[in-house]
Amino acid sequence: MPDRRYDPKQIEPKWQEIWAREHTWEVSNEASDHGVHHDPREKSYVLEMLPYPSGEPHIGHLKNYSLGDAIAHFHRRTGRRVLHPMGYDAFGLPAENHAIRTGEHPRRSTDESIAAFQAAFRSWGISIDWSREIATHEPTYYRWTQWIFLQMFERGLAYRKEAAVKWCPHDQTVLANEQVIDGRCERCGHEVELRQLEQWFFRITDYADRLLDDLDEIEWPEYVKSMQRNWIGRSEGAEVTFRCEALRIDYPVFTTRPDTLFGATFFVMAPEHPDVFRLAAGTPHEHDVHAYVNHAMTESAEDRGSAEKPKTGVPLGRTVTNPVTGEQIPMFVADYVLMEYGTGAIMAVPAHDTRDFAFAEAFGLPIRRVIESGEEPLPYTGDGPMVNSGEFDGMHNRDAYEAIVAWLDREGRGHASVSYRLRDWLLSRQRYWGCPIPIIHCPRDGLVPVPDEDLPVELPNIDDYRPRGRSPLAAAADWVNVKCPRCGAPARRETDTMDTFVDSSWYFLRYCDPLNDAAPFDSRIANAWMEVDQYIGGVEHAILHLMYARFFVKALADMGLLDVQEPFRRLFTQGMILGPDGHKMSKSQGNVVSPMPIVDRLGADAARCYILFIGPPDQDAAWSEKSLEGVHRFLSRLWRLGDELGNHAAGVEVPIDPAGDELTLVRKANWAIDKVTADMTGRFAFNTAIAAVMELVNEIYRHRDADVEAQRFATATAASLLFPFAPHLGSEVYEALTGRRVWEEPWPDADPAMLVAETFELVCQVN
RNA sequence: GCGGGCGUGGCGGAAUUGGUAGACGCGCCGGCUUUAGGUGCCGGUGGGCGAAAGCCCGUGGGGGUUCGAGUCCCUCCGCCCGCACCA
Repeated sequence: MPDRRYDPKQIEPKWQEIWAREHTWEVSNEASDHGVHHDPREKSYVLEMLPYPSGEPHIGHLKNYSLGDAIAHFHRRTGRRVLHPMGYDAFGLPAENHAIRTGEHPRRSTDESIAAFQAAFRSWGISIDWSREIATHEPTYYRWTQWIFLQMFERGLAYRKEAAVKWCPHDQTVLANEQVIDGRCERCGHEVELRQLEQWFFRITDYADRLLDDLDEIEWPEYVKSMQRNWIGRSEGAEVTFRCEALRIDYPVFTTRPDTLFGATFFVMAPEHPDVFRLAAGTPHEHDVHAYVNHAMTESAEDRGSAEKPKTGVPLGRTVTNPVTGEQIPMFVADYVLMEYGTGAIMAVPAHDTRDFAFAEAFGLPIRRVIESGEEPLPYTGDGPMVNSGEFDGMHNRDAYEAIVAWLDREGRGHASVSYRLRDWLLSRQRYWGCPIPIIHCPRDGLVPVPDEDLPVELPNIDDYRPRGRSPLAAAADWVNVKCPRCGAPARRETDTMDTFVDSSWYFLRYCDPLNDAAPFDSRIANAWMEVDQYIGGVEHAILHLMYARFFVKALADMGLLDVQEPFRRLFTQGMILGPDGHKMSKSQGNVVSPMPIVDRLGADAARCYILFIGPPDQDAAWSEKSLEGVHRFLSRLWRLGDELGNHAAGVEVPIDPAGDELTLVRKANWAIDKVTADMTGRFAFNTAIAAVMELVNEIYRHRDADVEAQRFATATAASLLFPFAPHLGSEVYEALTGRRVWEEPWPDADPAMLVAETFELVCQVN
């Protein structure tokens, strides 16, 4: 007997060709043209985070796009017009480092990798609208990245300043605060250094409150929101001015506890504070201060950063005046005070702050209680009645808080204030493979934007990609030297490039209108598609990308280019696929599972179904070859049913008045419809949805004696329900049974009468 | 320390959100196809006693609410993730 068996190698290319030939997954912008909606269907924008094209796609990509594709298909089948595009985050360090090693132009290796991704997506059968494909390294794309940058520049949202910045000595470039993890470069793991450099920033801090408040409006996992809240780090308090009479300088400090002001018995500055040397000059402590500060500067962030570390510091030999008590209190420099938060100086209240308490103990400084705490020992950080606080004695400290701020305000010694942990986004990089910053430095006119008609500023070709502490672009003399667009005098181009997170902060808008050559996007079109209804990606972007994209959308909305305030309505964070040993896949561990051989051996449908079946998609899961084979076995069984039942008639109907085995099958099909639909709606319990289809298929096998029509109905239902997870096989089996294309069919509806009967029976059994 | 989450068979995990715990898959056991070994098919499989029907015990430990608790409340234990000298 000839081998009639499930052969994905034959089925999958067949359907992929049909989808490519017929442009099945393309969707037009018709609905938004002229503001007239021709298409009555609700829109849905389903988006997975765009891949960074480096080498070949890995198993995480397969998971990401299998998830997104299932959602996209489900939305289409339930009557929505779905935008499901694809692009590539093509600039970045790995391609450049590869170029340094091999001399191969990063464009070449990037394009090769993009080709590998395209081939993979096609062989996986992902339903992408290829007419909207973009890559951030194409001049047609980055022209508009530059344009948006200039809009930001004009509004003061992009600016240049000298600041102490994080420098990665290995990658030879500055890093954004968000890219420094535990004092190390997020990319290469090297310890970062501080450098005083002039750099480009985005004024994301202007949006701190909106970025914080609007988190309440979006449907994101709570822990991602909490990470963003943490990162923004808003705290309310007061700014209080302490005056150093000797130098006649006012030092403002930020405190969240103005109520404890009477207990401020000393004053501490961060080692990086610009005034420490000036203050210490001429005092007996001058030498000690120099030694201490120099040591603190060379210490790594890790060594400095622990709360358990004993407190160190040295006196500055000066005093400041406590504004409420009039006392002279001593000044210190100590590394437990951070320059990057508040004003880089603090009032120390040892009785009511654990850190100040530890410092006071170590240095024998006075500790004055200003809040009564009964039995509680010092330091006491809770609430209670005020003591030792002059006119505020006896008040509850919460009331004293308000009263003292009001008093400071009246006396001009302070005011209510809000402080953030969030810093402005450092966007310039001293590297080659990125979007050029479209600015010209003119000796006379200063920073001059490149005129719109000269955009894009194209990345020139160079021979030597090696970083030397400045951008490799600086060596391209004929590119760098230009005439000032304003005065015509000799001037120089900006040679830094943009952080690649700039490129990916607006790509989801470009998909809406990817061919536009007059604007980054038509606002009407973008407004019609935005927000992204469902965004899917890894947790590793919880802060960086997801915060930056939110900032961009708000800034573009303020420019009048967008009506929405948030890019991503709903966010789904997928878990990682771990190696078969349960550990994170890594080349050094030798536990990497590549998707290509699996697709080659068992087919894309089996790989996709397995990866969704393995467990809840937001959790990590270990790869299991055996489990994968179980899924393949299930697909084979479904295929066989289609093959055996297929060559009958064209229509698949619910048998009229089923009884016995037929009734069981029809009920099971209804049950599966209900179950899968529920699992697909909101919960994304794809694992249980697929399990329900498996159960239906098992049921059909248990009732092979049943009426053929009932079997065909149940099998067609299984194929239809499985389609979002295994699109090729779903199409194949459905066509075999009905002669129709499953994606053109509506999502099956459960027969309510059947479900009621089912429930009734259940209730009878229980009682 | 603060914030978020979790604890169910040998394993991954289900449980219609307070209603037959363990769906589905893996593994394991038995059988079938003349099957010479891993991309086949059927059945069994939480634990204990029993030939069987059946009975008892079972969702980290303890207590509670309820006709009914894996699910809700209290408490203890254990694990994971994020942030961490942020004034």
